[in-house]
Amino acid sequence: MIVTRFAPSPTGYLHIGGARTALFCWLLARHSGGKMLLRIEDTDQKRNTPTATAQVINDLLWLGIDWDEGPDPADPSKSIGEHGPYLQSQRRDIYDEYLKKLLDAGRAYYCIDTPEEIQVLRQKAQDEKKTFLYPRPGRFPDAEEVAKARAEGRSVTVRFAMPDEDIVVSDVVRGEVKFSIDEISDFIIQKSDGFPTYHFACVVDDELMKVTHVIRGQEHLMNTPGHVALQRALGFRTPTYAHMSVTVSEGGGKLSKRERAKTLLKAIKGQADADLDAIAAAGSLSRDELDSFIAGKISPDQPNISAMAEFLQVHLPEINVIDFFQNGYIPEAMVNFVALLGWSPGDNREIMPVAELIEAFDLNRLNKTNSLFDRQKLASFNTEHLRMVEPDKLLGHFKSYLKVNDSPAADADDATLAQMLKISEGARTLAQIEEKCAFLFADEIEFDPKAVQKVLQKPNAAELLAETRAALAEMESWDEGAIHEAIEQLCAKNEVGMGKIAQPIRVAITGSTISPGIADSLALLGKEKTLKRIDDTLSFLSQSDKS
RNA sequence: GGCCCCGUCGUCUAGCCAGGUCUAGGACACAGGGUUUUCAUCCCUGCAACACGGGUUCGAAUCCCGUCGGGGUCACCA
Repeated sequence: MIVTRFAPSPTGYLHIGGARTALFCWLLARHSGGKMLLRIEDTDQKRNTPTATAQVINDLLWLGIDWDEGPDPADPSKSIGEHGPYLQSQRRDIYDEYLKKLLDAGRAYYCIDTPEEIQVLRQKAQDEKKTFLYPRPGRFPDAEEVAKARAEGRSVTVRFAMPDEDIVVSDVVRGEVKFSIDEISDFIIQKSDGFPTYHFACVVDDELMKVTHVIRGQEHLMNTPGHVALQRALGFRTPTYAHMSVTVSEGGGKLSKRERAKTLLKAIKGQADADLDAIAAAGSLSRDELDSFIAGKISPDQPNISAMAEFLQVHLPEINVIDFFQNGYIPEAMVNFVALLGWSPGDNREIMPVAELIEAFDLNRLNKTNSLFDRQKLASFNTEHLRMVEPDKLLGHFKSYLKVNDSPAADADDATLAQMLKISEGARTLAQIEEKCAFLFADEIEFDPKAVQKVLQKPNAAELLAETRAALAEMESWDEGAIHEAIEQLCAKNEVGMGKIAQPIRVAITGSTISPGIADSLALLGKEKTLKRIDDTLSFLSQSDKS
């Protein structure tokens, strides 16, 4: 049975690259009827954010990615599955046990050099333009020396003694990759704080959790020979590896969260008259913190960055899956689009629902080339999926979108919301739908001067609008069909096109030239409000005539 | 810089492993046209690529070598 695992380090929101890795693991598991596992790699005490595990879980669930073993979504401190716990910070006894085996067998040894001493060696290697290899001592420090070093306050780590042989890594996407032993240093497997490093914890856990397929980013390829050597020393299996290509961003380089900070920084610097105190306040930063951000010394947390961007009204590139959620993308589109970054079904299919993705998925079809994340194509996918998703599900997406954005539309009833969705067919994002229908929830209409000039201040426009008002006022049933019919009759009677009647109404009820179909818009607005807004517009027009 | 990976339209990709069916297919974007009560949507048409140089072969996008270009990695981060 195939067992895959997604093993994020909980440092913040799940970003799009992590989502892609998780998705490929999940697709393989679901395609093959195997298992998907979620493991939290929280062995670095300095970097873990307390809430990050919950965030990662939320983001995965939003995408529709679930797991058979791992933290319980309802309560991440509990586990589902028989190989837990799935938080590495809770597995230290296990790592210690295997570490001892290695130490006893002479396959690992204590290292009592300070980081500073090692830095000197590293610098020397760099000056000589050689790969840095930690010089393994002829005799390993014994217990007494280790105790003495500790007493002196030196940091003590444990290193793995690499075997004296070249290693060939067999990879599903890269083929066989050879590594010379002269290039791989004895690496640290236990840090001075007693925690295992990633390399060690991951090898132990993959064995114990019976993981068969390791799918991860290409950035891990260079680590793999070390992992393989570790597996051999411990008598473990070597899982099947698949090192995926990397998703790069427009600027080149890995798609990373730093990009949002960079964009924000550019925006702040671009505004000569920026009110720095206000910006700092918006981002819940002190003025000093903001200054050091501008000086490039620190980088604020993602939510603070988002808050400042909103304050400045600058659009930040979406990097984290939550960014896409907040900007009105739906998970079906995200999953489909991301799956096609580095994978394809081989025929010309592109727009596919998840079930089809699962059915078609094949690890052997991952490609080797890095790909650029094209937001325009994503938008196009979103348009398609907005059309394809079942109405009930879409309504659910829409409601959570409105809620997270504190939209005035969030309080509307389901029937209204469903209708908004229906009449906004063709929109690219939920944000566009919200915007297009915002007039329904406005207390006061603000006229766009251009729209007024272009449609209302035309000969006969006011007269036609008044006549339309009268006709609408007489209507008994107020629904799309009836309204449409009434407007058509007006057109025929006055011998004008649809635009001559519809546009003035549109401007009257929305203040702009943009809205869903006019009859749909009026039906949803309601008769009373429609008439009121037309009246207001008419009096606005007669006033501006006089002045 | 050392090591590793990669190189097909602007972008995502199919084709490469099993050389001819490739005057290189699809999608997004772009340009032009059409439908439409606005914005979108939708429909049609067009533009556009085998990084370069050597081999091997009757024949190369496909196999080999080199050059150039891009990316990754060189942590007590994962």
